[in-house]
Amino acid sequence: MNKLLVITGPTATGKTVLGLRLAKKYHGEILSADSRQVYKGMDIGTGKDINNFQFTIFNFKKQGEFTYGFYDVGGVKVWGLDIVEPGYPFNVSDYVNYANAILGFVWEQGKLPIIVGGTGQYIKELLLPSETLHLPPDEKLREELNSFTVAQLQERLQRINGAKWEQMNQSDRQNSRRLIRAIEVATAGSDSVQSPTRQERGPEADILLVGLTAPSPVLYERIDKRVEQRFTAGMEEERKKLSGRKLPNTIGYRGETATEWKFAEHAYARRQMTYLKHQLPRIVWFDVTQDSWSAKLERQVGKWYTTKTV
RNA sequence: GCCGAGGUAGCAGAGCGGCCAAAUGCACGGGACUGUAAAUCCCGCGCCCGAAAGGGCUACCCAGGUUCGAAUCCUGGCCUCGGCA
Repeated sequence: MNKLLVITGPTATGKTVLGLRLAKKYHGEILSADSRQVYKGMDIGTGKDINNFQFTIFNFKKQGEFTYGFYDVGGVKVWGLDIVEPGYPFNVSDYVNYANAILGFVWEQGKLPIIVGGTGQYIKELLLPSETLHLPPDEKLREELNSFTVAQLQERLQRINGAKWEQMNQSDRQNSRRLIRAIEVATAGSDSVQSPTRQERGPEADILLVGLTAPSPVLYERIDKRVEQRFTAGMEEERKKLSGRKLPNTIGYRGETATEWKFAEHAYARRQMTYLKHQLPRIVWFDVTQDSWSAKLERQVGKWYTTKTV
């Protein structure tokens, strides 16, 4: 049975370094799971620090506006980066399609795919796809709904799908983004024969999920240091280069000061932990401030890697 | 030394006699998440008891005072900032 290793955790815990090391050790290829590093040109601010490595476009499969290619990082192939232009509304569904293509390709070569990234939703949906994952947005409907107040959205949803409304929790009921999607799903479901959902199963594989974490104070310190480095690495220039272009709403690209950026990133790390802990409970966690965490981790990975599964 | 402004929760900053344990923002803690996820949204945030409703205690620089009642008014002190010397 094919194997798939997943390395996740909040930002600034050293996922990339670990991924590269394990890729070398196990003859693997890395597949990034990062919702912002998929954008071309957003490099310094997203921590895509591979400017000196070569990017090779690999057109083994043509699909719309995606660029399939990899960076060669010291002999290790890294996929999942620079897929689209910043104006493209890349989303989970796109990621799952892209990732499945890469996984198949890597396995075909008899190599080990290693997913590395902190976008919990991308990993979760790849592994455990939900029914409406591939139900596309209805731009016209969204445009109309965008001018609605939360109360109006609530009313509309209650009218067209009361059951869905009942299921929603207090927080989602105040979340216009969620309300709009719920209305969108309900609308599609009612006027098409069957919802155009393409049910998908997660990859057939022996999967090991490891998570890297650290106590908040340590994490915050690391984040702060990274933000400082990004400014000295030329973040201002990158911002200037991208100014005027349509960018995805991203920390660090909204003109924040260093302090604002740090705080936003702290909160982001917290959200990541909450998501990963609860949505992907199978993760085996390693605190990178503990002694010999990496030896323990490698032992675990080694054991998993050599265990035959049918 | 004189004149003016001011000292409020971790920070910034409202309040200017009762409705104030004190708006709001930030920070911080917890949570949600079925195609925007580095996004979006919810809850908490003086201390103690309680599941909650609620109750108790200590509070708005310090010390006095006025008042049924003071973060809010008065007096003195200490400190900070701006202007003049």
